[in-house]
Amino acid sequence: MRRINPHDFHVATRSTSRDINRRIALNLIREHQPISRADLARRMRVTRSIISVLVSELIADGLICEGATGEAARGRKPTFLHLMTGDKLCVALDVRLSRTYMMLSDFSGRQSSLEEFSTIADPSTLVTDLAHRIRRMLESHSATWRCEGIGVSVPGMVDHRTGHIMNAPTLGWKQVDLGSALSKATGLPVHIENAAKACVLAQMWLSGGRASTANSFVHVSVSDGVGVGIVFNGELVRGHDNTAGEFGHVPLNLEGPKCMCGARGCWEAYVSNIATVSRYFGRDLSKVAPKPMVEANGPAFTVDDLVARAHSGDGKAISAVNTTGRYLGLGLATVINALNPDCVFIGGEITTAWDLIESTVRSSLAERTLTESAASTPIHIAAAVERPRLRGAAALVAAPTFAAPRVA
Amino acid sequence: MRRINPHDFHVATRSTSRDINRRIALNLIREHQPISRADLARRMRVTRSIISVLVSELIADGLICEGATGEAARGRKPTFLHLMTGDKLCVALDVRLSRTYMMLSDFSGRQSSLEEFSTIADPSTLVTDLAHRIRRMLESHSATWRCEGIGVSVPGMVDHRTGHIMNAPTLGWKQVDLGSALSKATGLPVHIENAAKACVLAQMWLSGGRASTANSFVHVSVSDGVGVGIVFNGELVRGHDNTAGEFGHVPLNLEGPKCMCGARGCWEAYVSNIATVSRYFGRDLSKVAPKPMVEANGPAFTVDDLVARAHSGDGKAISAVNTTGRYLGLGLATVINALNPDCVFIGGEITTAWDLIESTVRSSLAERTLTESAASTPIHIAAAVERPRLRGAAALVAAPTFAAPRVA
DNA sequence: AGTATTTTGGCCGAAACTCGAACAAACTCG
DNA sequence: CGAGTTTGTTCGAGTTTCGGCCAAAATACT
Repeated sequence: MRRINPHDFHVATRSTSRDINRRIALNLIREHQPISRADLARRMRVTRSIISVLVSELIADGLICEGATGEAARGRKPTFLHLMTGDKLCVALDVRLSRTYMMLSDFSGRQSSLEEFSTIADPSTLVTDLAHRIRRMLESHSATWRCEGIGVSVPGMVDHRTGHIMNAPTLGWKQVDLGSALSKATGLPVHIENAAKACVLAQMWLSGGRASTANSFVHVSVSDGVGVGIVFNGELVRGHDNTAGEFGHVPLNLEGPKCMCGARGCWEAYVSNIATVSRYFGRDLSKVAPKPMVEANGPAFTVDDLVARAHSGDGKAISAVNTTGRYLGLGLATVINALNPDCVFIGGEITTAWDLIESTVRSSLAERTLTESAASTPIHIAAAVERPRLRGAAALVAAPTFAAPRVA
Repeated sequence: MRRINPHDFHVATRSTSRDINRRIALNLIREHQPISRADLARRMRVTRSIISVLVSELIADGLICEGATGEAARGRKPTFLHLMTGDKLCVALDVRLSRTYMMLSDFSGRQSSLEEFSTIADPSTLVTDLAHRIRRMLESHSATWRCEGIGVSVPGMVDHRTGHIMNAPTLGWKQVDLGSALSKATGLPVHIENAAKACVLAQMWLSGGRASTANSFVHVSVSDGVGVGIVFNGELVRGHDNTAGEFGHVPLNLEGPKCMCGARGCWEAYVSNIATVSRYFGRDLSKVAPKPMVEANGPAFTVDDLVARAHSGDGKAISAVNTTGRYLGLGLATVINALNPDCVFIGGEITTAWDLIESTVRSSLAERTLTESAASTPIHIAAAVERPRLRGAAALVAAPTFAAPRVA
């Protein structure tokens, strides 16, 4: 029951019906491949004759291909259809505080190459460096002419349409026009998105994404900050100024510990990586803003180190991680009460300790949810090894190929 | 960029294009009436020939009608098209704790009759009584054959599809099947929805609704409880179990005052009518759950009484109302950070004191929002005299006539 | 071995829709 | 009164879905 926006609508033309049905067919092939034309016709509840035409168009577009002939108990054997997944490639970038990750991937999210290097803080130098690395990666895989675009995941607020980075506090960037700069340097279309929003796109658009049944769900990214990517009716919620999903600064306690944002008692101030590590070192969170910790003269002590200690039985580490779990659950209750999603994904370093904190998260979640079904909302872990941010960056490029045509 | 749900999609047929365009035309006529066929063709960027067909179909369906001929500087004068608004009627019901409101209205939300009576607590007795009153109202306006359905607004969680009321704590109802009971008793289709969600529908679907430009917005209902109706991309966000928008129990302070829900420090415990009145009488909100107040042996002292005192200069009343305004702004920050809506509507008794609290709300909102544009999100008051809940109930019946066809 | 049955994939005319051009009607201006 | 302009309608052309039909391919049965 959607309202037609009288100031931004999309009239149907003579080709609209076919555009819609071709796109539906493409998505069904992606979901159920290998699949025959006849099966496709049954699933779509249309005649095989239409499917014949749609399929030949999709083959001509290079989006699908015919494969082996399948088995059938009786009658003529079907010829299977497959997605031409390896044909279209993209470069995915995940720019983070210390290091940048770069992946060459096909449109299903399968990685064919991965690089990692330290992030250059100055935007214009970074762009030159990135353009050089991208060109080299494409050439070494002879993929220059198959690359459809570049997707970038950034920890901060991004204007998706212009490729403008409005504010990325962890990188120290404000009003950086990364999109057009990188596009000009590489000659490829560039899509930029906030990290939490990118993660949710990965679940939605890429094979292996576990949101195939869920159509409205969220992805909670717990890292240096806390961000939430929201999907409603299969569509990313970006917000009027691209700042939707900023649950990180929702208060748990108005007189709580100071947060980097200036306010007090933000969710982020309880569950961010820095907060968790600070808690382990016994800093009183209620008085000072948490800061990165350095042990002796060695390298920075990370949440990964903390979780390792917890797993090896360090009581203080277990306690610190569990307290984060408790506040994680309380904040999740806010997200779930607000949106009542089909399911929740959680990503970030703390999820490596999920075996230790799951019961704590669930019980504190139940403390503040209103219904039993809300309290038992399925929670899935997006493991770091799956590289959700990188895959999300790839999804930025791949999504337009599979998205529903804009109509009505 | 919407993902096609491979388990719930809508194939285009040969009539889909026309269904879409006819619905767009209907909405444009509603938005810009009176409007000529030629103007319509220009706005839709299609040829006049199609508009001719679409319009004749809409006239045949009784949805629009031809009116006067307009003026033109040169050339043939246009014949204006109007919505046939008065032809389709509905009965809207707003069931509240003490009193029930019943309105006979057309599909644009224009009321033709209004009744008010005390609510009967027992559901089955209520249904019999309502059916009797509805029949009498329809007969006295000779509207029996023009009534397309009944819309009901209820303070509680509702399963919109089945008409089942899952839980309405203020009414003391649990698992009440009001929908089918009322439908059986009246022979009319019945649509039931939560009050906050209904309010947002009124802004979206009815003339006089001020969300014509906004396509993603929220309506915050502050009354006995606090509920939020969320609209994204012109569509109501109901949630996986119809419990989306339950911001009322988002915490402002985990060690805050007790709330009726059992938890502590819920937003609702700070800004609900009961909390505001309790604050005026000096009850310590941090220790006990607020309860309705009775002055001496007289009738209950309401927020309306409190606001009246504030307006007449009572310092304690002004202070109590302002404190509610402060927490209202802090909670609004959570809503805005979460969803970054185009605009916000606020309804409820406290809005009669908006002149007193607006600056407080805005400054405390700015305390916890992350960007200037978020802090300056437009806030509109949905005055009680507009009866947003009743109009929302009417919108429940009217919406399917104007909604976009489900496609792709 | 030969025939019937079943299933797949494709072809063709009918029905439905948009689109462009052409046209009558209605009105203003000189 | 004729030229020019705008509105609303009509008609043929180009697309698209839909139902019926048919050939191809494979199995089951006699």
